[in-house]
Amino acid sequence: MLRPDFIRDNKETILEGLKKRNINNPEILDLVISLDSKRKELQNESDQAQAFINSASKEIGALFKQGKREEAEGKRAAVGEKKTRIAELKTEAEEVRQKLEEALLNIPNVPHPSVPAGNTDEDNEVYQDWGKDFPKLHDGAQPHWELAKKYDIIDLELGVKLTGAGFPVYKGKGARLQRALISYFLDKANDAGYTEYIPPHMVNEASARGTGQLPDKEGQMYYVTEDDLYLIPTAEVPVTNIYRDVILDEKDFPVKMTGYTPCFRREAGSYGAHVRGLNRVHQFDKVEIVRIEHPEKSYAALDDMLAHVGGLLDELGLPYRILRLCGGDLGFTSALTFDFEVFSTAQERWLEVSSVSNFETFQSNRLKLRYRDANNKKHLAHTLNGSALALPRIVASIMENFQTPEGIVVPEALRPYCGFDIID
RNA sequence: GGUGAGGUGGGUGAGUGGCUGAAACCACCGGUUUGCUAAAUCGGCGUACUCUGAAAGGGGUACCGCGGGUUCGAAUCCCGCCCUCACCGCCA
Repeated sequence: MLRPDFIRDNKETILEGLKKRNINNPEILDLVISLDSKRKELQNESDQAQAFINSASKEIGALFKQGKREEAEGKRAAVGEKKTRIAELKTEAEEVRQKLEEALLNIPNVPHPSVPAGNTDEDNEVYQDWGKDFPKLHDGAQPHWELAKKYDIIDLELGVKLTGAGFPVYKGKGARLQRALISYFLDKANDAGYTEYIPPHMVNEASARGTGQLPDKEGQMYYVTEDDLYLIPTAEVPVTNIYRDVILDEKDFPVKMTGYTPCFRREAGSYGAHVRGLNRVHQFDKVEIVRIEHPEKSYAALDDMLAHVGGLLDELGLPYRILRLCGGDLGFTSALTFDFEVFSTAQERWLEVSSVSNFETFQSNRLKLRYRDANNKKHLAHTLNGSALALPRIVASIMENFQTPEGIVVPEALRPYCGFDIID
């Protein structure tokens, strides 16, 4: 969420930025500015009326003690009038506040200058290409959902029996590979200086609002009505909210956190060939990295995160490319996002395995996550996060790219974690 | 699930209608003093919104779990909700 003051001071820049997202309704910015002015006006009048009541009340107390009843009664009447007026102002202010909130919720983050204009994923910029040959597969190579059956390591039908579509069951070496990847990713994050957390897998409404899942995206999350809790769609939600309502010192930067959690997504309305097998599921495992940074350092941090994620894929030996998302494809809350896609040779398509973003102050404004500078002034911090990495598509591409007639060869880096080097 | 106790500033904890944005202590920051450290001593030390000012700063309002009510006036009285802790029951 952008701040009204920021909108007031940077209207033209914001409009330019929003054009890249194909949003061209300048009137919403003016609406915010005028509602915010109205809000201030109402608050001023209300505060002044309250100030009158406060001082009058003290006088009334004194007058009663002195036995000046009549004078006191007169003041009491005056206080009564002000109270009526305050009630009116409060009602009006609440209406204005709601309208303002609604308008602000409809304004996405301002894209970073480097974000290319564009409408769809077709317009994303290839930031770093694979540039080498893709693996050559043997005759009879299969997509991962076939391999899953062949080697009996992932059972999608069993998931349907237990829960429903999109809840895979990992079995035997499939389960062990899953566990190995989680440990491997966490170890790498720890080595890179990220503090590991195991957060709750459900969050309350305040947390869901803090990172921007609510309002608006409630359809994406599983909701436990009985207890008013949401199953997390990503570790980003609980981990970032650790710093909700926190004021940091400059010396606390950088804050680097990592966490593994299962992620739950309803993915309502997405079915079809592209979501086969592990390509899109309702529950999956992911290791997330989250950073809280000084505004001047956040883009260097983003680069560092790209290098970290790229390093994981290099070590696994998976062919990948990095995309800089265009304005139309950029998430609502993000200023700049890079997607990592791994090439799945048997499917002959790129699969998104990581999304690394700088939210600048868009989340921290919601979270009330600030820091104090050397002059003791408070400013919003920058938040960033990235998948490092999301498992299912990594598993799919390992299966597909490293299949041989003898079995699926486990990448070198994972072998110490798996305890086996081939799935056959 | 049952019963009981309680939610006050970074922490402990006073405070039962006006003099309390809130004592005291601890922690923290700054000064003084002291071979160093420690101690002592003095001062400072919340957040949000807002007005004013070039700035430093100054003014107003709100906030003692959350929401509502009573009252000229509420941390203090009333109602609802949430949460925490303890014990019992159940249980990984």
